Amino acid sequence: MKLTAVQQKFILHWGEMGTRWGVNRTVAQVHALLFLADRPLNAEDLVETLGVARSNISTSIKELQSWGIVHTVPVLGERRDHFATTADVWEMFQVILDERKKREIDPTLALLRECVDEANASEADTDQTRRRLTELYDMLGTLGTWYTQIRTLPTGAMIKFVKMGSKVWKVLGLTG
Amino acid sequence: MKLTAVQQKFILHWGEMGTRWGVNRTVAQVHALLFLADRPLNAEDLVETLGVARSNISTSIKELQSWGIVHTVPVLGERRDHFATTADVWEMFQVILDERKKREIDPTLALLRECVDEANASEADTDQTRRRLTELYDMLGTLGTWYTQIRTLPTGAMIKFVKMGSKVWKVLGLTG
DNA sequence: CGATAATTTCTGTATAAACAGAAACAACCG
DNA sequence: CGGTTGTTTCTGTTTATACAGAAATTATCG
Repeated sequence: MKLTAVQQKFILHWGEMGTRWGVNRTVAQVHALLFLADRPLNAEDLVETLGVARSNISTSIKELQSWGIVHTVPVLGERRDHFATTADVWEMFQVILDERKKREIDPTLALLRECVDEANASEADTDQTRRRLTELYDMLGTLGTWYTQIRTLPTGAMIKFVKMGSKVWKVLGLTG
Repeated sequence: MKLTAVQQKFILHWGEMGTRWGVNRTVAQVHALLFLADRPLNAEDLVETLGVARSNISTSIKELQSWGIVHTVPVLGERRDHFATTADVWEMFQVILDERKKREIDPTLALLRECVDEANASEADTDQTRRRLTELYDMLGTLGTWYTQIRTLPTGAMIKFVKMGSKVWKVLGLTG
């Protein structure tokens, strides 16, 4: 698969941004390529197009599958695995957010629960410590609950909601 | 400053999570300590409590300031700088989100704009490429606009909104 | 304008992550 | 059962990041 100038530009950028999003360059590049491709690609395609080692592709695919944004697609008359990304960008965004919450927020929430309890039971800790830990716990908990509720909305409703933007406040009477 | 068991637990955890959030351990630990401390701390306090090199503290403070969540506090009769975190956790969350948007989303949005334009002008690119890039651009753009609008709400209104949770859908008539 | 205190920048080292290539493993076919 | 094709795991190397300690810079005070 030969890349156009635009495709190459996007893949390179996506690869660099990946490092800021907590995945390595190759993982993000594989994702970008699968996202643009007009057919499912096999590992060999990825190796040739991106110029990285076969083993590296294997690891990257596994990582992307653990995120839930790449899946295998059976191709008629082909033995080897072919891969594709989630087609719908909104769904992809949701899935990534779910996973980030699970990895980046939930463990902290659980730990804060413990810390708050222990701080309340402890002689040594100051009111300041208790207060701050509790505030943090409450905030993350509130956000978590909110997110879970949004998440149950069908994608269509969510998009509609987001597109409403600031009109929402007016309807809700939160501000002028 | 001597740490209680709870404080130590929180600081260590925050440090580890930091790496998942895109900052290094020391940066996150400094932030955690300042967050719990009941008074502004100077660099020497941080060195002693966390057991890291002075230079490392200097770099970490600079990083936290670039995020906008740590600021210096003048202390009467003291020459050296003292530092504190943003007190309000909701404000802190907003500031971090702003910064992440700026670093992790905005550059991609700009690049996608270019890619979409170039793909439309190009002979080589397929419809699939054009479509996918456009969808991605539209989604990120919509989200960005939405976020900007939320951001203008006073913190109080935002909290109220988040706490409403799924009641919002009912009011808006998006779902049953 | 020195002298001292405080902070930042620089430089080398240690640590961790990414990656290529080889080896091992698994699946499928005649 | 071999032979072939495809995938994953392992091992060493490279590369990037984090960090300590030293040196340089900046600020503050007598």
